[in-house]
Amino acid sequence: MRATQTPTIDDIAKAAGVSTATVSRVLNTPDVVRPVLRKRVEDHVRALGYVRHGAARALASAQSHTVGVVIPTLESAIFSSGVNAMESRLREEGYTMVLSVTNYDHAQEFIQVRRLIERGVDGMILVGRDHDDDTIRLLANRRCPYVTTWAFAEKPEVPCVGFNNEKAAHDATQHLIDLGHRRIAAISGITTGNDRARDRLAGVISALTQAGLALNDLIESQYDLGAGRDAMKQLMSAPAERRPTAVFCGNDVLAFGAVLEAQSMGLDVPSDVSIVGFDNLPLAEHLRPGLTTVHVPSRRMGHAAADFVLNAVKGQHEQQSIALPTNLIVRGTTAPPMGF
Amino acid sequence: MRATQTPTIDDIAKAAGVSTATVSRVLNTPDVVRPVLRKRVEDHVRALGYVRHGAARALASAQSHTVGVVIPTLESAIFSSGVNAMESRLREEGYTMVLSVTNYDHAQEFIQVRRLIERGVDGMILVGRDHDDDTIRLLANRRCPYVTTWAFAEKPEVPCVGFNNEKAAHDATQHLIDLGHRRIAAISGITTGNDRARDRLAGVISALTQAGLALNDLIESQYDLGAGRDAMKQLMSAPAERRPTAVFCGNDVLAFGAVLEAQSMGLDVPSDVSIVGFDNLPLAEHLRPGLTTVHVPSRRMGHAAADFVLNAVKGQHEQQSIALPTNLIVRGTTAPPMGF
DNA sequence: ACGCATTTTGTAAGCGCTTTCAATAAAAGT
DNA sequence: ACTTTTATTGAAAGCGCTTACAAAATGCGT
Repeated sequence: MRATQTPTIDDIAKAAGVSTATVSRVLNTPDVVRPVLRKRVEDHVRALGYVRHGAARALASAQSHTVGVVIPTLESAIFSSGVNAMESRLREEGYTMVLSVTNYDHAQEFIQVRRLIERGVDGMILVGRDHDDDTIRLLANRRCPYVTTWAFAEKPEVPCVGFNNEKAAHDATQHLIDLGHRRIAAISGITTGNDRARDRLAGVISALTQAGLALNDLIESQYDLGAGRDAMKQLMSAPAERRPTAVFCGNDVLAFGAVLEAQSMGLDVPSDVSIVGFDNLPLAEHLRPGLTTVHVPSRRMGHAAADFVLNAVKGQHEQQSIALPTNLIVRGTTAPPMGF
Repeated sequence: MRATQTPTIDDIAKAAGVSTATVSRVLNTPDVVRPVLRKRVEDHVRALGYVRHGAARALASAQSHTVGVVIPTLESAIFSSGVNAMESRLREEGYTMVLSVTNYDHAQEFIQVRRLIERGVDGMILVGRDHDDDTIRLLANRRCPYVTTWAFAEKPEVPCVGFNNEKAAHDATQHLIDLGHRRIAAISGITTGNDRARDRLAGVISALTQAGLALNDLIESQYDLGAGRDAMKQLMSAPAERRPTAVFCGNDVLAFGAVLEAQSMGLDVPSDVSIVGFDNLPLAEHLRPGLTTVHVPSRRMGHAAADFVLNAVKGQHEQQSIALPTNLIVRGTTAPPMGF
C-alpha cells in the first residue's frame, strides 16, 4: 500500500524477513552479519531502490557525515583549488562538504558557522586565524572539531593547517631587495579583518625594515583585477624619482592587474617596474612575462585540512597544527631596477 | 545534570514552563504565539545558547532546508561565479548549499546525486542537459525537484535555467565570418558527455555551413590554459596557406591560452589570427588585447536557478524553463584577416 | 453574563534510523 | 555429551523535533 512511498528500512526488513537491526547492520557493518542474510538483505535493498535517510541516521547516530567549509568568497580563483581538494578528500572518506561564503565578513562567518552547526556538521574548516570570539566560543561549546587554513602561526590559539603568510611575503620582498630595489611599494588586500592580508603586509615591512628601508607606498584594494589596475595606476603616476621600482601584490589577481596596467601605461615589466604576486594561480606561469609569485600549496593544504578535521571527528584530539611550505617562484616580472 | 549537554527543545520548554510544541512554534511560526510567551521562550533560547538540531527537524518535518549543487569542477573559474550566486540566493532564503563535484563524469554525477538524496536535500541543481538516465530516474522517483543550468534547449526534456550554447557559438562564429574569415578553426572542450561543448561546436559548424564553409581544423582539449596553448600551437604550425585565420575557443580559459600561445609564437593577435572565447571571465576585459568573447550571465543564472528550485520545493511545479540571453562582446582579439 | 467563533496552548504520536541488551545459535573445550 | 565462549540476531528504546488533534483561553456580539 505504500508502494509509491520511498522505502524505509522497515520495508526492507519485512521483505527480507529480518529485523530492522539486521538491515541496519548490513548497511553499516556488513561483516558482522552472516553472508546468507547479508546477501538476501542486499538484494532487497537493490530491488526496492532503497536509499538511506540521512536525517534519521544523523539523529539516531549523532553523526551527520558532513563537514562544513566556510570561505570568504568563491568569486576569485583564490580558494577554488583548495576547496576542490577538500571536497574530493572529504568525499573519498564518505563525507559531504557543505559550503558557505562570508564575503570577508566576520559577522557573516559567525552566522554561517552557527547555521552549519544547526545542520549538524561533524566538523568545520575555516579560513584564516582571525575570527569573532563568538565563533570560536560556539565551536568550542558545541565541541565541534575544526581547523583553520590558509594561515599558520607559531603559537596558534586555534588549530591550523596552513602556511606562514608573513614569512612568504618576507621572502618575496627580500627577493626584490636582493635584486637591488630600494623603492618598493605594496598593493595589499583589505587588511581589516583579514589576517592573511595583514600578515603578508607585515612580512613586506619586516623585510624592508631589516634592510633599512621603508615602504615606498601602500594601497589597500579589493581582490580584483580592476582594483589592482587602479592601484597600480596610482602608484605609477608618482613622479619618476619617487615612483616605486618594484611592487609587491597581496595576491595574484592584484598582480595580474598590476602587470596589465603597467603594460597599458606603456611601462615595461620588469625593466621599468618589477612585480611579485602571491598564490601562483595557473595563469601566473602563462602570462607574458611569467609572474614571479609565491607558490601556495593549496591542493595539499586542502587535503591536509580535510584529513585534520576528519581525524578530529574520529576522536584524534591534540593534533599538531601543520605548517606547509610556500616557495617563491621567480619568473619574468622581476629583475634588477633600471640602471642597477 | 545535563548542564554540559547541548540543550534541547525540552530544556527550553521546561525552563520557560511551556510545552515543546510552543517552543517549536516560537522557533518556526512566532506570530502564532502570544507575545508574552514568545518573549519568555526567546529569552531562554538565548540564555541556554540553544541551537536547533537540523537532523531532528528534517526528520520530523521531512524538509532539510538544504539544496544540492552538482558541478563538473571547481578548479577553473568557469563555475565559481554562478555557484557563488546560487549560494547567496539559497542562503538568503534560509537554505544551505551542499556542493558536489563530478569531474565531468556522468557516473560520478549519479553517485553524487544519490548521496545528496541520502543527505535529504530538498532540491537539486545540476549542470548541463546530459545526464545518465539513472540520474534523472532517481530524481524523478524520489520526487526531488531539480533544475539544470548552463544550457538550454527549445524542447527540454528536463527543466532548465540556462542559455543557448549553440546559438551563442553560432553568433560568435558569424562574427568571424562577417569579419571576412574563411579559414576558421575551433579548440573545443572535450565533447564526450559534455553537451555544452557539443552544442557550442555545433553552433560553430552550423554558422560555417550556412556560409558555405567547413571547419578548418578542430582540436578537443581539456579546459585548461596549458592545453589551450598546446592546441593553439598545433593549429598554428600548419602551413601558412592552410592555417586558420581565426580560432573559436570553447571557453575563455582555452582562449587565454590561445592568445598567450599565439603571442609567444610571435604572432600578432588579431592581425595574424583572430580569437574568440566563451564565458567572459573577468580577465577577458583586462587582457591585452581584450578578448572578444560570449558573455554568459552566470550570476543571473545562478540566482534564477536557485529561485527555480526553491519555487519547485515550495510546490510550484510546472514552471517554465528559462532561457537567459548571452551576448557577444567584441574586443580586441578579433579583426578582419590579413589582407582583407 | 452567555454562547459562539477564534486564537493559543498542550498532549502525544510519530519521522526512520541506530544501538543496547538480551536471546539464540554455532563453535570450541574437555 | 555437556558446559563455556563466541558469533548472530531481534526487541525495543530512544535520537530531538514537528504537527495533528484536542483542550483551554480569549474575544465578540448581544
